[in-house]
Amino acid sequence: MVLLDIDYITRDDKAVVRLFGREKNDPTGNSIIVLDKGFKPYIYVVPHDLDPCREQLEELDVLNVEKVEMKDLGREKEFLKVTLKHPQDVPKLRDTIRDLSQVEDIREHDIPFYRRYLIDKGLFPMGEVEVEVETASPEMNCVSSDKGASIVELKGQIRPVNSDFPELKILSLDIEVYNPKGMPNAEDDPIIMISLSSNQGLRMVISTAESPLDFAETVEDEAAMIQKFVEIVEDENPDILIGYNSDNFDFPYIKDRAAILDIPLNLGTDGSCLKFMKRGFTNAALVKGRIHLDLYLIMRRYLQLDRYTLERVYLELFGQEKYDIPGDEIHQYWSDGGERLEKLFRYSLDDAVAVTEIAEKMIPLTLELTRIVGQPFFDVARMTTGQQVEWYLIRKANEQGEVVPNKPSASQYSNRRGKRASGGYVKDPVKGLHENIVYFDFRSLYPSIIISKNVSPDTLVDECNPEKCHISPEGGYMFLKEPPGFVPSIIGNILTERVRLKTLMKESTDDEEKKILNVQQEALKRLANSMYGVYGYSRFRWYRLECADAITAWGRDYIKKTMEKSEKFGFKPVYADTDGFYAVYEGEVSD
DNA sequence: GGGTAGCGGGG
DNA sequence: GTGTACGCTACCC
Repeated sequence: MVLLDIDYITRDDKAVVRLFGREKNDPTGNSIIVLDKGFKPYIYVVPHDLDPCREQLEELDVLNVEKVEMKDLGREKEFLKVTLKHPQDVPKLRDTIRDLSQVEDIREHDIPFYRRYLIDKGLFPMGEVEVEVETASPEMNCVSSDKGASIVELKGQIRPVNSDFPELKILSLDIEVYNPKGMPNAEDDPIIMISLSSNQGLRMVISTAESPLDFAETVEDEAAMIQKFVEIVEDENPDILIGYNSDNFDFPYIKDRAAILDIPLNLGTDGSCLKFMKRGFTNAALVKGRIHLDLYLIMRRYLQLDRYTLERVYLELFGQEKYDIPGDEIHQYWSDGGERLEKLFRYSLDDAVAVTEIAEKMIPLTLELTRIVGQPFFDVARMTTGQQVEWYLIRKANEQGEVVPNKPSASQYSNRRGKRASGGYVKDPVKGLHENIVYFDFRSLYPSIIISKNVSPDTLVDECNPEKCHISPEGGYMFLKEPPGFVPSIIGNILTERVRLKTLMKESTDDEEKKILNVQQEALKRLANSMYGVYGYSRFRWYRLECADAITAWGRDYIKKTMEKSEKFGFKPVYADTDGFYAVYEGEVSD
């Protein structure tokens, strides 16, 4: 099956992992939920003295304490792996454990249970998994509707299978709200239209208003509108539900109105209701078994624009103006009826269709990142690139037997926040209109420096024989030449894989295959380029200002030396920034 | 200059 | 849920 999402529930005080999937490569395939009772939460403990520490830990209410050999920034160390009864025991017990006299530190105590599962089992969301299962016992079946997923229990192996991109069924939605007083308020202002658009041809506007338009679906009242919406989601059974700013507008609004009208919103494949997760100060709307994607977040990440309205984004991607009704006029179009109402119907559907079109263009990259980072699509779509890098590194660390560094404490974080790595070299532009301009740039300057100078927290040393070290031109930071550091070796693998994909892309004669390979190599490039950031951003586990500083120091050195060299060949640099410079050719100059 | 409050998208 | 955004600008003192 295709693994769409994952979470866990508690049954008999025990955690049961739920894998949400769909029958492989068949968008009309059935939804499946696989239950796995066999996975236990654990953390690592750094002991002062192994045996006394073990004794202290065994007195606690835990399942098991076991000695393990793991690496900590490249150095072999002995840890105690403490297995707990329930994921929620981790936050409950971790302070107690950390405060034990024989405990030096605790590690990997903040890795969500389902993420730990994916990493340990080597599973990749949106990839295919093979499972040995049997029909689940009835008490595990929490589906309220006969349209929901079939539920099975894992009885044996679960393993990843290499496969192509899954074919996904997507359904976009957009609501219109009656809003005579400006921004609508869910307590007073009803939903007047719910528009839906799928990548399989569905186009529909559910409304209480009558309309001769063929995509209009007229219902009795607002309650029926929401009910019809739930029915269509069940019938269409999409893998991905998409909206624009739907985390913070459409879904919260639908939820509030459904609560007022007393309509159950069981949109999940397990029959569960729409839920919200607090993520900082904003929400993420969650539909179990489907992936809710808020395109607004994606567009902010991938486009560099002054504004991110749906209209602006559509124009940027497709070069076409979208017909727009200003928000504060919607209630008038609604009340006017006739031609104006028809325009509102068209506008509403247009928005949903635009969301589908944008999604089809934007989903491949996020899909690819999901399959590299190895965390749920829902999560990856809401992560910053820095977080994507971090979870990728956490998975890699695990593969290499490395214990992951802790997140910074509040005080470490505020300490780091004031500091900043020095930047790239910038030469102010020479004023004027320049002709015969040439541009020089370094391909992937920072990733190249990380690899060639082996810049990594585990290779950074205080003192070292200069022959065995790379020493940065400013700051004099020293990095061992051998062995390859954790981050450099990973970037190395990424770049090697990228070269392989680019070669395949050039050799390929199939346009569709070329496109997919291109998305894949772009995703790897993004990841490699953002890897430098982990060293300089205060919240990161592999934060090391010395590394960030050393990288930019080498960067400035390379670009300045290249500019000097270019002058010997008759070029006059007029502007430079970080990894490239512009120069005017002024003819042969001898030195 | 240093520090903080407020904002984005959505109707 | 093994959780609490983010990066920028406007404006204040």
